[in-house]
Amino acid sequence: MRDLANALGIEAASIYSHIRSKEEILQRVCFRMADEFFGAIEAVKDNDANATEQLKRAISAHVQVLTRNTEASAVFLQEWRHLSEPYHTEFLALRDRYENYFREIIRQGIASGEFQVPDEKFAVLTILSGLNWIHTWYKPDGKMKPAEIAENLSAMLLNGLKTNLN
Amino acid sequence: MRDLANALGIEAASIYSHIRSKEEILQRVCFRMADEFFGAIEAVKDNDANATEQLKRAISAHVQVLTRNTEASAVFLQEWRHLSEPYHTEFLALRDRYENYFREIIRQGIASGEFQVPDEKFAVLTILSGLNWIHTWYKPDGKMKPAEIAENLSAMLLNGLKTNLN
DNA sequence: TTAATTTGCTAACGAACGTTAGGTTGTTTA
DNA sequence: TAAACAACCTAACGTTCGTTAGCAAATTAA
Repeated sequence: MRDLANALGIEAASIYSHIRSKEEILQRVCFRMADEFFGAIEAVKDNDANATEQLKRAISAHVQVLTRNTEASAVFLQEWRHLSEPYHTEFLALRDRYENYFREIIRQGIASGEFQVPDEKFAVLTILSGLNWIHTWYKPDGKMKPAEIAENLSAMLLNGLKTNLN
Repeated sequence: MRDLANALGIEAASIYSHIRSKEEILQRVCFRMADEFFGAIEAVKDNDANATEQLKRAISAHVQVLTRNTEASAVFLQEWRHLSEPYHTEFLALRDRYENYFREIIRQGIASGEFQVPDEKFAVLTILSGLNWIHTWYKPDGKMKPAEIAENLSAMLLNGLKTNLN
């Protein structure tokens, strides 16, 4: 709280005019970021598109949220485990729901023959790992723009590293 | 320190017969895990193998270390940023060195025509994201064994999700 | 213009934290 | 068998932490 107050240019005690507790800050960051992610992925949801296109859109939506909110993303991804109950359990439920968006896309891809994955849950976790690792290295003034990141990640996850001989 | 002491069944003050400081525990975990990773990847290094085979081996080696040391891995991956100087800088240098192993494999794959990636650094970061996310969900008594995890991750990263029409 | 509200201040506070010091007990070594 | 050493204990300690209380100043609303 003293570090935060220093960054804000006020005293730590003054922060309590605006919030109830330190825990409330964490709750707000985590649940607001969750809302951002859900909002973004709902916005690109198109059941008429094929699974490949849907995955690309979902990846792009996720990348946009991460790269628009780099600091909140870091807090969201690294500090959620410090949430106290019942928020901790609520948060995990939201995470499961969000993972299900991706899971459903994978299922559709398998059903339509577009995708071939040995384990769909594993595939989702790996997709999300690639997405949620971005915050560890992404810099707004870095070489790669968010759209390029989404494109590269989609290409890598869909096509793999191996040169396609077609 | 009190939580750790509780888990050990001794008093917190007693821990100081065995270590110098809390920071030393973090240093030991981080640098020993780094040694484990380096040792494992050196052991599978085979410059005569093609890039695909080398990547598979590197992935497998990494997964073995992670899954053999689930708690230390969690500390290593989540708490290294709390290292104080000069250990923090040392640690980043080790991380860079480790990433270079993978980067070299990717370069070889591009040079030999086996791989087609738009950005090699991005490719390495994505590979490592898939690897280092494992600790968030892996359970020793879980459905998927370490060898299967390595296999699935290799397949997914090399071949991608898309069904190969060959 | 005055009252109400908001925002920030100082000065704590109780709790938690990492760690030290001195002593006791148990183990090992000579 | 006694001395040396290791490991653990209790009892702190100074520091850091999140937060409260009371007050002043600034801002907003009536």
